[in-house]
Amino acid sequence: MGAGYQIAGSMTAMGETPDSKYGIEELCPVCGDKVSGYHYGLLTCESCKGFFKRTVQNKKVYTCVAERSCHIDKTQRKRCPFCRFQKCLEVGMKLEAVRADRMRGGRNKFGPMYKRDRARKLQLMRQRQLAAQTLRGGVASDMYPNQPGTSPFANIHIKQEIQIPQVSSLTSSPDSSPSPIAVAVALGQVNSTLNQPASNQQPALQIVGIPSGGSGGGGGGGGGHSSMVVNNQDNKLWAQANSTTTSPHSLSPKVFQFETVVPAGGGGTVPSSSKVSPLIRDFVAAIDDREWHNSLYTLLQNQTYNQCEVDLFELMCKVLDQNLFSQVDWARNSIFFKDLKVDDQMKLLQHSWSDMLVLDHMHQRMHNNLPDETTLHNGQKLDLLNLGLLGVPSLADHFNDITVKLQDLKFDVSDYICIKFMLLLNPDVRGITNRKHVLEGYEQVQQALLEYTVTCYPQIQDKFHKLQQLLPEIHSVAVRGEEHLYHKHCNGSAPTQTLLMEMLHAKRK
DNA sequence: CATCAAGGCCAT
DNA sequence: ATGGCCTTGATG
Repeated sequence: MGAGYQIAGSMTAMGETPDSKYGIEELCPVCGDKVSGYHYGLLTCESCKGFFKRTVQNKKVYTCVAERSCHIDKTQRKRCPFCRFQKCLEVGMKLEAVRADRMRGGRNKFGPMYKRDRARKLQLMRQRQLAAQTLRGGVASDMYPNQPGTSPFANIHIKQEIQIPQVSSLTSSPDSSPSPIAVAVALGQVNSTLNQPASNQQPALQIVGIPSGGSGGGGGGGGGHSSMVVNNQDNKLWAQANSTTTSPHSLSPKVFQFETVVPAGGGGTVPSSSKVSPLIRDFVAAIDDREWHNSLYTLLQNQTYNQCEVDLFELMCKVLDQNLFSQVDWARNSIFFKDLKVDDQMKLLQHSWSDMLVLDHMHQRMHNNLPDETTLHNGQKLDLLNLGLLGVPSLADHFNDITVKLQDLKFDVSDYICIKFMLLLNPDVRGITNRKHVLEGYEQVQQALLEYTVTCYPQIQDKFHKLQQLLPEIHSVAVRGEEHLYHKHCNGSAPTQTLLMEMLHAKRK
C-alpha cells in the first residue's frame, strides 16, 4: 500500500541477495530515499530520521503554504517541512522514540518490534524465493527442507507491526491506483495495510477495566464525564508511562488517561462465567478495547502534535475512519463472518458499519468510561460524544435516551458483543450468496444471547427482547449520522478517499 | 564483543 | 535547516 514499501533484490538471477544483509531493500516510506535502518519505529532514510529528531526535539511548528497535502519525495522533501512531518507521523514514526533526556546509545522498547519485523521480512523473502523456485520448476525442498512454517503460503497472515500508515493509508499513498474499493482492500489486505498500534506492546495508556463488568447501576455513563487530557508540555509529565524503556523520558506527550475504572463493585456483579456459554465467553475474550483506546490515543496525538489548530470535523472523520478499520479488522477475524466470501463480507459490512460504530461508542462510554470530551495536545477541545453521534449534535438526546434504556437493562459487555454480531450477521441483507451461513451465525448468537440474559439476568423481565427492541433505535441514530456525513461529504467538507466515505458511497449505489 | 538505534557533529 | 557520518551504550 504505502508508497515506498518494496522488496527488491530477491528476484535476481540466482536468487542472490545483492547488497543488503537480508536481501531486503526498502525505500523510506516518507520520501522514498534509501533506508539506513530502523529509526523511531520503522525503516527510514537517514535524512528523515534526522528531520524527525530535530522536529520533535526542538518542538518545531511548521505551517504549510499550500493545502497540507504536499507530495513528499526525495527531491522535494525540503520544500514543505509541515507535510513532511505529517507524513512521518502518518507512516508511523514514533514520537515516543525521541528521548527527552537525549540519552545516547542503548535500546528502547521498540527493539523487540524491530526484531520481529526483520524476521517477518525475512520470511516474506523466503516465501518469494520459494515461489520463484517453484515457478522455475526447481525443487523447492532442496533449499528449505521441510521447515515447518516456511511453506510458500504459510504465515501469510502475520500481523504487521510497523511500517504501516495509521489511518490515511488510503489518502497518503501518492501514486496508488485511484480507488480500489477501500472496503475490499481493507478486507483483503488488512494484514498488510492496516495495523492499529500493536497490541502486544505495553499500551501507551492503561485501561484498568476489563471488559466483562456488568454495567452496575452506578452512574457510569450519564453523569459528569471526566475529561481525558492529551495535553502536556512538561517534562514532569513525560516520565509517567514507559517504565520499561531504557530512556523513560520520551519526548512525546504521554499523559492521556481515561479514568477507566469499570464499575466493578456496585450493583451489577459479573455473571459467573460458568453460566455463560462458550460462544459468548470467546466473544468477550476477543474484545480488545485497549487496542481501541490505543489507536484513538495515537491518532489524536499524531493529528494534533505540532499543530496550532486542526479542523475538528476532519479529525472526527479520521477517528471514525480508524474505528471503521478496526470494525473491519474485528469482523474479518470473527467466527461465522470470516468464512464468507469477500463479496458477502462487503455487503454485510456496508449494511452494518454505522450501527456498529454507534453501538461501539455506547459500549466504550458505558463500559470503559470513555469521556465525552477531550483536550487535544494543542489545547483544542474535541467532543468525543460527537463520534457516537456520527457528527450530529442534535442526536445527543436520542443517544442518551438509548444509553439510559441500556443501563436500565444492565447492558453488559456480553450483551454488547452479541448485539454487535447480530448487527453484522444480518441475514436480511440483500444479495448475500451464502445467506444460510449468515443466518446460522445470526441464530446461534441470538440463541446464546437469549440464554445468557435468561440465566444471568433473571431479575430483568424479558431483557432479550427489550434489547432487541433497541436495535431500530440505534439504527435510526446511525442512519441520520450517515446522512449527515454524506451531506458534508457532498459539500466537500469531509475528507475524501477514506474508508468512511467509501462506505457512505457504497450504500447509495 | 558485536550489534544497531539513538543522539551529536559539522560541512553544506 | 539539512543530511551524511560519527559516537554512545544497552542488549544478547
